[in-house]
Amino acid sequence: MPNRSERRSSIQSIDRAASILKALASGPRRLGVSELADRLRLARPTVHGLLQTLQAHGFVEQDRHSDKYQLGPGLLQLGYSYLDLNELASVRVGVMHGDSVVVIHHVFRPDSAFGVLEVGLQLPLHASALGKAILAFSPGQVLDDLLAESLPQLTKRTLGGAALRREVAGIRDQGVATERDEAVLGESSVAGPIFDHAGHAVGAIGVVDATERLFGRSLTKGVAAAVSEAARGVSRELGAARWPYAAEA
Amino acid sequence: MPNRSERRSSIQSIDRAASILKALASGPRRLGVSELADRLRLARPTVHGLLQTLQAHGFVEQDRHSDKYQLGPGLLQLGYSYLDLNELASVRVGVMHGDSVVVIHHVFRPDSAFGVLEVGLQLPLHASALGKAILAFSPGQVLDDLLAESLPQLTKRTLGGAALRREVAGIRDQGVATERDEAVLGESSVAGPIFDHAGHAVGAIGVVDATERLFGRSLTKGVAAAVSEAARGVSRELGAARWPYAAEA
DNA sequence: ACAGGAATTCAGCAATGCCGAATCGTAGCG
DNA sequence: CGCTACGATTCGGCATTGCTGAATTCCTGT
Repeated sequence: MPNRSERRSSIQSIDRAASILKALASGPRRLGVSELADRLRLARPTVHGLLQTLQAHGFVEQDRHSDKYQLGPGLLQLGYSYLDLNELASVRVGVMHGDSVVVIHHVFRPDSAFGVLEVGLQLPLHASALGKAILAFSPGQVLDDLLAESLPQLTKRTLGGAALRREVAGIRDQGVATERDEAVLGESSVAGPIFDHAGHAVGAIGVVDATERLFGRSLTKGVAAAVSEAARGVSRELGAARWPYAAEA
Repeated sequence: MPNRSERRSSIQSIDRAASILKALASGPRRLGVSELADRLRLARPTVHGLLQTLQAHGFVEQDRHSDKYQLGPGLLQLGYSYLDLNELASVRVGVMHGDSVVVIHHVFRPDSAFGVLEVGLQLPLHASALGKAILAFSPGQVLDDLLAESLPQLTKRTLGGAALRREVAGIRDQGVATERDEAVLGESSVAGPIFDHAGHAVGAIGVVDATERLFGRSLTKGVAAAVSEAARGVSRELGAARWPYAAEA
């Protein structure tokens, strides 16, 4: 990426506004002007002016009772726009059930090839991104038990036992699982594990789409980032302290 | 809210950055520097500088192939932080099933009083925010059929037929439904309808919490805004052109 | 009623953001 | 392959804007 001139590399007020938003997104979620000024080492009128402008756009709001500032609903709208932007054909949430993943939540769009409600659908653990994401962060015995039986080969790209072990190990490192044409030719998926407060992988969240749209030449960064963020967010809702959790032995 | 001095009421660069984000959140989701400059009536180097700073924070990203800019994953994180901020005890998604609403999706947190998985739970249409949100945007016959039978009075605050009609009419105006101590004393809920591409209310999304936390002296703005945004977002995923849709006769 | 602390306002200053001009990079066409 | 056109990016100078110290306002606790 080309570099800006030495003198200035970014716009200071945008940097400061972003710092305010990020400060409000972590740690104590409501902060006063002076607290923010201390944390960011800025003058209080500076922080106040930035907050007023952010508030005008709905990015922060001020709690009437305590005068403290917090993140505002305008961010949610932008966040959702970001998801919509990626035109994800189908978002699925699944939980492990025997040798399968059961879809418990499904958001779909009518113009997509995947326009049928899929809650209840069972997907193979070894041939779906949801399944691999769960396997990667489950006790090792779960994978051992699965591999004790022969894995159905659904397409020419379906992974065998040894290949599945290697891939699951890789997923532990990067957090996001992919599946490309392994269950149905022309259909692929990406998913991230969902952890509970004890750090157990209780499910996974991911997307499914036509292979050429999801991968093209390579997996688009936006999709992987979106899946990671979604998995992180749901895990946080469930009390997970971090994402991803390292798997138990 | 106190007014800034006449001279300046907000910080121009923050305003401009917000305009860029909002432009990218609506209409064509990927825009080039020149397109944004035209839309916002700014100089191209101005837009370029703002985009570079937004990109450094993950709020926008540049598509490698087309050089166009789009919203970035950092916004999703802030959006999720916003949801987390409100410490929503329990987010539920439900669909109508006879005289009930069936919870088909449930996000909960372990430290909450509502820490039990509720998928499959059936709630009364007349005494839940999910139910009222769906009723408000369903064909009138649905409400008529419901009122043809006597409504179980679950608490002293459970609405009767006439009161329910009035309240449902009010929900059509404002979009968001509330239920306060009407099914279980001490427990209340807020919800918004989910529309599909044809404008049908196919479900609702909302939160449930202790009455004193949800309402306090009055319903906190943040919760109503969050519910609206969530309902709007899910509806968009399902192809709804706007939110809320006016109900059919 | 008073003190203390935090938020907000004000006004002056200079640092920063802005933009016209120029350059670079790439795609399309002959 | 060379040329043209168009959009993105860089550069440098200028003045507008963002910033901040001081002051004021507001609110809470004693």
